[in-house]
Order: sequence, then C-alpha cells, then structure tokens
Amino acid sequence: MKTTEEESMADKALKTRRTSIGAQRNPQSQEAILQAAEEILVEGGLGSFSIEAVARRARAGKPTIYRWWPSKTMLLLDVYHRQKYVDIAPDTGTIEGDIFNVLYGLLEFWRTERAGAVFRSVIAEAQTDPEACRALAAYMVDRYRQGSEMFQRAKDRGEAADWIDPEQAMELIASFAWHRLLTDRLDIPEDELRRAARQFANSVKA
Amino acid sequence: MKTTEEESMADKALKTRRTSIGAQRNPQSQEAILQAAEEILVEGGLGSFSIEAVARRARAGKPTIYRWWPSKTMLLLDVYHRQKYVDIAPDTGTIEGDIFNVLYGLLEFWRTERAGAVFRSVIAEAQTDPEACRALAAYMVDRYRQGSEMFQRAKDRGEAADWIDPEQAMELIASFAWHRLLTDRLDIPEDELRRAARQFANSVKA
Amino acid sequence: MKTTEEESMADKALKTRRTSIGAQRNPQSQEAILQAAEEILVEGGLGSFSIEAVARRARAGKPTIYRWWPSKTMLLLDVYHRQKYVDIAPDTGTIEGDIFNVLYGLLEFWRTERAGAVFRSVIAEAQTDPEACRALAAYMVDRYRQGSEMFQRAKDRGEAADWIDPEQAMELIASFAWHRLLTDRLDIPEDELRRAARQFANSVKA
Amino acid sequence: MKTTEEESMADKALKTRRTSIGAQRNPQSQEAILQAAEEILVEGGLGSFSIEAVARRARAGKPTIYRWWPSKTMLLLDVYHRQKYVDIAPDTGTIEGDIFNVLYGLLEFWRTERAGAVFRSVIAEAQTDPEACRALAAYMVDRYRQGSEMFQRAKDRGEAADWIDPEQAMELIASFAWHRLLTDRLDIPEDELRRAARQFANSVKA
DNA sequence: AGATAAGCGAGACGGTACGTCACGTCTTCAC
DNA sequence: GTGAAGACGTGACGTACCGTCTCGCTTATCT
Repeated sequence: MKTTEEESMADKALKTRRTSIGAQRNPQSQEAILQAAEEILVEGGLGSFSIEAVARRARAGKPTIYRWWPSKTMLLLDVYHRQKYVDIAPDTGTIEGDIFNVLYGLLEFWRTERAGAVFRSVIAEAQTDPEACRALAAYMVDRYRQGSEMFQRAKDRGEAADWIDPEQAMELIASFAWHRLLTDRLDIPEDELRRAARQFANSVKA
Repeated sequence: MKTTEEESMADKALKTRRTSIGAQRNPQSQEAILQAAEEILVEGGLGSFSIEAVARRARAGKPTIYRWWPSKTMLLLDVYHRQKYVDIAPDTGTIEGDIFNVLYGLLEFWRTERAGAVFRSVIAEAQTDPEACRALAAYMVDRYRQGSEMFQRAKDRGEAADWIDPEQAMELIASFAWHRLLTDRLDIPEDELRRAARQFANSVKA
Repeated sequence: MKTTEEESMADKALKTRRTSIGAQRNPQSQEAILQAAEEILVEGGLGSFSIEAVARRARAGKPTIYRWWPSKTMLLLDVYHRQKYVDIAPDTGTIEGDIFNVLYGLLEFWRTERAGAVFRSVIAEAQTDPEACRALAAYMVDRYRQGSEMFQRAKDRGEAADWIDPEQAMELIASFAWHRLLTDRLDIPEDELRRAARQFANSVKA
Repeated sequence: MKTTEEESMADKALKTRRTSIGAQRNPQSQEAILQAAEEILVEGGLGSFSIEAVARRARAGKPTIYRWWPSKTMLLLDVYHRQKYVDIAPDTGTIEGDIFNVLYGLLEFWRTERAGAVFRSVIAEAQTDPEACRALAAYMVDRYRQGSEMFQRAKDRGEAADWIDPEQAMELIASFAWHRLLTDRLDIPEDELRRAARQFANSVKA
C-alpha cells in the first residue's frame, strides 16, 4: 500500500503540466510514464500496452520515453521492478510451514491483479525478446538465492537431506507458481496448496 | 519423423500454384499455411510471426487464412497440435526412473528447436489472449491426466503415499519443465536433472 | 468552374465511407486525397501541407497515399496537374496584344488563389527536391513550346525578327510572371502590365 | 574573397570552445552559427537545413539561436545578406553590353555554388513564410533601383525610349535569372545568353 | 569588491510529422 | 463458393525537429 504522500506525488506527476527542468532527467515525467505503463498493463494487459498509449496516458512525448527506455521490453521490466514484493521468508520452524507461507504469499501477491498482470506480461515478452529473457532468467536466479535460505535452515536443522541444492529446490516451488499464473489458475483451493507444500517439503526430506 | 510421401506432399503444397478446388476447403492450402506458419515460428520466433508473413510465405491470400482460423492465436494452436509428441510414460519399475525419463524426453523434445519455439509462442500468446489461455489450460489438464499414470502405478505399488494426487504431482513436474523452457535454460546438466527427478520422487514417497 | 456533377462526385468521395473495391485502385480515394491536398494547400500553404494532414482530411490512411504517391513532391505535382489551365493563345493580330492577353490570363489564373498557391508550392518544393526540379523544368519547356506559337506567327507576319527564338521569347514572359507570383505581387496595375507587354513586343521587333 | 584574418577568426569561432562573455552578444557565436548555417545550406540544400543541425554544427545551444533569430527564415535571410555580391553595373557604352554583363555576372555568381544554393533557399522559404516574402520583395525592389542605373544612362543617351521604366526593365532581367536559377538551368550557352541580352536591349529601344 | 544580470552550452520536455509495417475487412476475378 | 490478389482505413512503430524550458557556468557592468 502506498502512503498518502506518494500517491499525491504520483498524481501531481500525472496531472500538472510538466516541462524540462534543465539538462537532466525529470523525475516527474519518469514517474508519470511508469505509472501510466502500469495502469495500462493492469487494465488492458500486454495487448493494449504500446509506447503510444503510454505516452498518451502519461501526457508525455514519445521521444521522452525512447530517450530513457530503449525498448518496450525495458519499460516493461522497469514497471515490474517497481512492483516491490516484500519477500518474506518467515521462519515457521518447519520447512513445510515455510514453503506454504512462501507459496501463499506469492500467489496472493499476484492475485492482487496489479502484480500478476505485470509479471505475466514480462514473461510473455521474454518469449519474444531474447534480452528480456536473459534479464528475466538472471532476475529469477537472484530470487532463488533469496528464497533458498529456508532450505539452508532446514538442512542446518537436519530436516532436509544433504544432497539437496537449496536454490534448485526453490526453483521447483517458483516453477509451480509460474505455471499457475501463466494458465490463469491462481485461485488454488487451500487443500491443494497444502498438499503441494507438503509434497515440496517431502521432496527434500532426509 | 515425416515420411517421404508427406514431405513431397508438403513441398507440392508450397511450391505449386494453388487455386480453388470448388466449394470446399483446399487441403493443400491448409497444409501450406500451417507449414509456413511453423517455419516462420521456428526461424524467427513469435516476433516475426504475423498473418501477413504466413500468407506471403504460403503464397496464400490473407482472407483464406482468416476464413479458416479466426485469429492468430488459433492458427498458433493448430500449428502446435500438429507437433505430435509421442508421449512415452515408460514403466521403468521405479517412480524416480519414470520421472527422469519423462523430464528428459520432454526437454529433449523441446530442444529439437521446432517444438520448443512453437510451444513458447503458444504460452506467450496465452498471456494476451484469454481464449488461448483457456485452451492451453484445458490442454494441460488433459496432459496431466495422461502423465499421471506413472504416479497411479507408484501408488498401486505402495511406492507413493495415499494422499498424493497423481495429476497434481504431474503438474509439478510439468511446471519445472515449463519454467526452464520459458527462461531459455533447457540445457540442464544431467546431475541437476537427476537431482530434480530424485526430489520429485522423494516428494511422493510414503 | 466545376460542373455540378463533378462537385457531387468529389463530395461523395470525401464524405461517404470508402473501402477497398478489390485488388485495384479506388478512384474515390484518389479523388478525395487530391481534393484534400489541394484544399490544404490553398487554405494553409505549403507550410501546413503534410501527408498526415492530407490523410486526416481525406479520411484516408497514410499507406494508401504512400502506395500511390512515392513522395510529398509527387502528390504536389499531381495536384498541380489537375489545375487545368485553359491555355489561350489568342490571335489578336498583333504580338503586343497576344503577349498582353497571355500575361493577363496567366496572372488572373493565379490570382484566383487556388492555382497560384499550388504552383508557388510546386516551385518551392522544387528547390528542395531535385526530382521535382527536373519535372518542373521539363513541364515548363513544354509550356514554352505551346506558348511560342504566337511568336512563330509574328515571325511569319514579319513582325518579329528572324533571329528570335520563339521558345526563349516565351520563357522571358513566363519568367516575369513567375517572379511576380513568387514575390506575391500579382496585383499589377494595368499600365505596368501594358508597359511590360509593350516591352516584350518591342524585344522581338525586327 | 575573405581575408586571412577573417578566415582565422571564423575558424576560431567554430573550433574553440565558446561561452558567455558577459551580458552581451558573443560575436564568435554569431559568426559560428551563420557560418554553420551557410555550410549546411550549401552542402545539403534547404532540405537538410534545420535549427537543430545548425546548432549541432556550430556547437551552439538552440536557445542561443532562437534568442537572436526569431525564426528559421530570419536566419536564412541573414545568411543570404552575408553573401556580399559585388554589384557591378559597368558602363560598356551600349545597353546591350551592360545587360549582358549584368546577366553574366549574376548567373556566374550563383553558379559558384554557395550563393545560388542560399538564394534558392530564400526564395523557397518565402513561399511558405509571408514575412520572408515581404522581406524578399522589398530587397528585390531595392536591387532593381541599383540595377536600373544602366537603363537611366541609356535613356540619357537616347538609346532607350522615354516610356521605359528603368526599374521595371531591370525587373524583367532579374526575372529571367531567377527563372533559370529556380529550374536549375544556370548553365546557359553563350549564344542563348547573348540572344537574351539582345532581346532585352531591343525591348527598350526607342 | 561583490552582487546582479544577461549570454552561453547543454540537453530534456511535450509535441507533430515522418515513412513503414501489420492488422482485419473488403471486392474482384479465375476456377 | 473457394482461392489468390491486393487495396482499404486504422493505428503503432521508432526517428527527426520543432520551439520552450531550466540548469550551471562565465563574464561585464553597476552598485
């Protein structure tokens, strides 16, 4: 949730007339463009996402967008990176609890429409643009590293087997979430989700 | 692998001038269109896949394409469905062996360039087109059912726990493969693949 | 002056919705584009003449314009060629009378705003575009040939000297008209015009 | 021809880094801008003449140009006015000789590439910009006054008729030169040029 | 001597037009 | 009625300039 100040700042960026502030990037324009891009993505999906549409909505000139983002893909990635996901990997004491929490949190985050639509677009774009694909892959590897801590803890506790690779284990979990996102089936009944968590916990058992 | 007759038929479809064969669908045209679509997809990816390009390559009129495929998405799905994957779910005696074989076969199938490029495109398209998304989801559910047999066998053998849902277990495995396809990381070292198979096998253990 | 039928045809071209009439040029679109181009030229001059503006006014697509006119210049020339000037080179019996009539007719034709504005634009364009310059020069040479008849008649009558080149003589007269057009001084007092005609007549005297 | 000092000054204006010299116009900047403008005009014609290009070439800021020249047109006129034409109206004793010399000198001056390209641009610009048109017309009237002296001399000698208006006579000659410039036909064979001069001389005969 | 005021380069800004590409629809004509 | 062909209106692409703006600086002129 955004604070009041942030919202008014963003609104100002969109609603007041902007102009150059000298030979330097105008942060209000950047804000307006990113905000407009996100809104379009959320409202109409990747299909209605075009530089023209973003420029129109942000009341910005197309060259201003192209000046700072070399391609549609890069703008997309920037929009995605603004979607700050508070990555909680809470220590519940058991690996199954941790996994359930992570899965539940991620799916819930995507279900709040904004984030899900944006991320789906990024993945789709990566299937067209090799650079986006590399960026996405690199980003994911980084995310696995973050998420893998819970498996490391489990190994330290002796709950997970020695031969388990924490990052790969994390990847399997993320893969499941991706798959549900991409087939538009984020609304998972709790028992299914629990069973998945249990299975993943089982999979690393010593 | 295609037979010689099929190839010459396809070649004929592409190279000779075609015209109406009366008030009925001309199968040569359909063949030429699908073949051209597949080639474009494989050579240039989804980015260079356009109705216009397909029509050009197939020496077909655009209306001919629109007459038989209501949208780009549907043409894409048709191309995908032609990619007959010989779904082997061989009974190796152990669930881990079965899983490894399925994973290895799928990734190998996609690595043979043609199939992978096409399927990636289908998934990307599904992120834009809700109808494609539904079709894809339905197709996947069907595939899980096929693939789940090995888990059923494992349950029958007592190798897998009672609480395991064979289809969901299959989904987890497919998810992993999808994820690697979508991040262009199909070249998995054998030890990683073995570890993944072992983990998946572990996950269903009683 | 256009006939009523022509006007209603042109109006129809502009006002009714047009579409393709098969794999052939749609004359209504062509008409609408040329008409719109002329109107823009007359109303706002070369400065406001842009392909976008023409397309907008003609309710045509830009590609339709580019399909048939490779450049702004060519569209301009086409507009000019539609401005059919009834080239009267009346035989008044004296060369001075002929010259006066030709000069008066030409300036009057240009003063009727439409033709003058279009021709000024063509000349200006020719200063930028070498191809337009060539086309214009060729067109002018042709016009001199037409206009030179009166000098030939004068030579036959013994009114003009043998050493006179009829076409070059015609060029001098056209040059004067051009000059007045280009400096926006078409409103020439009759005595000045008479003096010019007298001078030109003098210039060819035996 | 420029003196050595002027050239080095101009070079300095272009090559050394310039900055403000206090609350006053920096003549080096003005020089650099005008020089750059002329060069661009000569090298690429009016088509490649843009404020942006001039600023780039002169290493000047756009606002510096706009501060001193309200429009592209005015900059163009300034460039033209720097093209000092040594207006020779030599007294050869006969009006035909005078006319030939003036015509030959003017065409030769324009043929030396620099002047011709610039003047063509001014005329073209005047077809778009009414202010430029007025300025050009005023300038031309002034030039006729200068050039008309030879006709006045001819009248004084009794070589030209009383009813001749020297300035208008001069205009006819300039018109011919303009016409050749604008249709890119400055390379006139000497016999044609002689005939033209003879005709113009004839035209004012008593 | 220090403040002030304007000129300077730089370059970002919101725009308009460029010329190209693909969209999905339409009509014609040969079979 | 099916097929190739290709024109149509639409709209996005990425680029070039437009004319305006604010910046940080430099330097002459005025307290």
